[in-house]
Amino acid sequence: MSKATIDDVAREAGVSIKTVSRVLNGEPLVRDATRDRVKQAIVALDYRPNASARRLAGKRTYLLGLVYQQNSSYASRVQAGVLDACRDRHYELLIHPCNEKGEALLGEIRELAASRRVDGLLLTPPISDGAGVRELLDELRVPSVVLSKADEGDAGWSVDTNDRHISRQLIEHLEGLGHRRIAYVRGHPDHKAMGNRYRGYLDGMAAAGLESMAAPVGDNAFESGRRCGKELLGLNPRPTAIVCANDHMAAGVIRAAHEAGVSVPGDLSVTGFDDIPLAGQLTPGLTTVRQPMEDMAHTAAQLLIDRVTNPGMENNAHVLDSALVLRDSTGPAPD
Amino acid sequence: MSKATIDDVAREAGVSIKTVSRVLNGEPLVRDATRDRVKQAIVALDYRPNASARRLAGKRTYLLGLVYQQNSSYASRVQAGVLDACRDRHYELLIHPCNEKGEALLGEIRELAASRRVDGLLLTPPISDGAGVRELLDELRVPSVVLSKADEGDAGWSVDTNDRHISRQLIEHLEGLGHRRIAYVRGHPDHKAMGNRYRGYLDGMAAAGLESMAAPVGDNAFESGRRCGKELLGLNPRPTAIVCANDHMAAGVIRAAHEAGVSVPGDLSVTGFDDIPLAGQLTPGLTTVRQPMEDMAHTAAQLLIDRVTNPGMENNAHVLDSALVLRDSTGPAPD
DNA sequence: TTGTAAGCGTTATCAA
DNA sequence: TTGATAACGCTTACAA
Repeated sequence: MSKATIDDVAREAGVSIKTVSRVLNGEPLVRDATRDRVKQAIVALDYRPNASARRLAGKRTYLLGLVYQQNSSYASRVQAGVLDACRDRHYELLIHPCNEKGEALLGEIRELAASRRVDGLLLTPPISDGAGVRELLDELRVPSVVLSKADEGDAGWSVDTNDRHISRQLIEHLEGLGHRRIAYVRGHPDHKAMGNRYRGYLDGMAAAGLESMAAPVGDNAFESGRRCGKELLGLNPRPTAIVCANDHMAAGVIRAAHEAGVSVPGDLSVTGFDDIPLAGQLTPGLTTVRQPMEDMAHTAAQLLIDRVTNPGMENNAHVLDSALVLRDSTGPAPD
Repeated sequence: MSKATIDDVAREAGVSIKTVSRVLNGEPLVRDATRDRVKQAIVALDYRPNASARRLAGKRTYLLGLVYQQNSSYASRVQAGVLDACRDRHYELLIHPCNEKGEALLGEIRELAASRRVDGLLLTPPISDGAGVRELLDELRVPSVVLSKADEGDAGWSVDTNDRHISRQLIEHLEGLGHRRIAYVRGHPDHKAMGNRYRGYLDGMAAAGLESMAAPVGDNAFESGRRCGKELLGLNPRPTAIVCANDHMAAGVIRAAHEAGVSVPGDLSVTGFDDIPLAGQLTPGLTTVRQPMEDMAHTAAQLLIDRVTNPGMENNAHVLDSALVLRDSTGPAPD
């Protein structure tokens, strides 16, 4: 049982294996009646094509590689989105969490492209922002799609969100709550998304006619948020709101506030970015921005499969919308 | 370039492809000098065996399937551990996050075993605790290893931690801090680990000569922790410590305490279990138990590959030790 | 200790 | 619109 091959199906349907193959791959030149007969045989025998044989014989591997930073808080959402797209198109996914940076990162990608024979590579930030990564992918001639903005002047294959715009909306939200002294905690300068978020802050402050405050730079991790928070809370006059480039740092700022005896959101409003699982479980719940990660990943994987399937395809850059998630870490400005 | 086959290597080394194959697979019957020559040729040509061809020709797929609950907080640690083991043994990993329960879950596993031809399956809790799952794996004859205790009376293939014992240590820690009224928030009754943790609590209370208190049952999620916390804080006399079966629920209890104006750890000590990333970033940092997830997953994958490679192998159940992680959510009992 | 030849289950080529 | 038949790059008998 459960070991039917294409030959069995061909025999059962009374056709050649090539015809079965045509049906399997949705090729057009098959008469409807024949196609039906083959499909029936497939069901009757519970036939499953052997992926290894298909890979060996075909030009493709039906394999996608997903490269992302290990311990990235959105890894599982990205995986879910990609897997969804893969299932629809009969692709499989090889995940490749990665710790390296710089040359070592490039080496890993090179190795990945060489040893595992994937049809295409999907990269997420901050990997996709790494110096030389895009160039390497071109050099290796591996079709790829990145989650993150394409480089300027490069209409590249990418899926992104409107970070800058939504970041500006965050400022408008705070301004509407009466905040005037709104500080910012910047993210790691190598991550492109972080730059966009900061620009959105500046946009929002300018649009509201407010003066932007000190904007210390963190490294995206909790501790750096704590440090920046401490620094900002030492200011005089103190900010009434601190906007952070991601949730981890926002958690750090909340910790710093707690340590300084500053109550959130009574004395201080805090916002994050990403809506990681932590955000809803902090006390107070964190006002943040939710990116449609599954959708982005799904879109990216579809795009990649399209690109692989259809080599002549045009460049394609998608932008999906993020959404504000209002929780309890933001409130009216203290008087 | 980069498309050398076994034939190229054989020619370069002046041997037959069979000899190359022997070297590749570490088979013993090759003279050292020959082996060296082959290895040199492999390096010289940057030869990479074609995994698809190997799968097709061999009896194995060199593929492992990892089935886990989608959005599980330890998914990435498990993946990392498994991938490590896979790399060492030239296996690859197909991940299979899963949302189903009951019959639907069994159907997914059945489908997975049928369609993707994996050599073996790795299951993590709570999937591995699902009713009928172990039986199905036996029926399907898919070699598998579970992360979670083997069933009683079944010396099965599993890797587990000493949850019960470490849970007891948690009680000893609290007792040492002067706590006498220590309540417990139980986890989802279908998850075996949850039962063990609760038993450890009972052990610890008995050993300390304390009377166990109300132990409301949650569903492992934040909200249920909040609900149970609220309930326990309404008790009179109120517990001075609440031990939770996992971190999510502990976060919920902290939220409940905050809402009730009860300070942590001043008025109330709270502990979790799992040391998810959230635990360190809560305010206050959560005292919890860290399981060696990467190690467990690594061990499980090694075990599975051994089992697959060596069908005659004996059952094997491993137990690895968890560790207490003391943070700021526990402190001296209030007087 | 090494080599020869026959698969493994598909897709691709080319003819019918 | 269909079908022989040859790849694809390895492993596995079976010989030598």
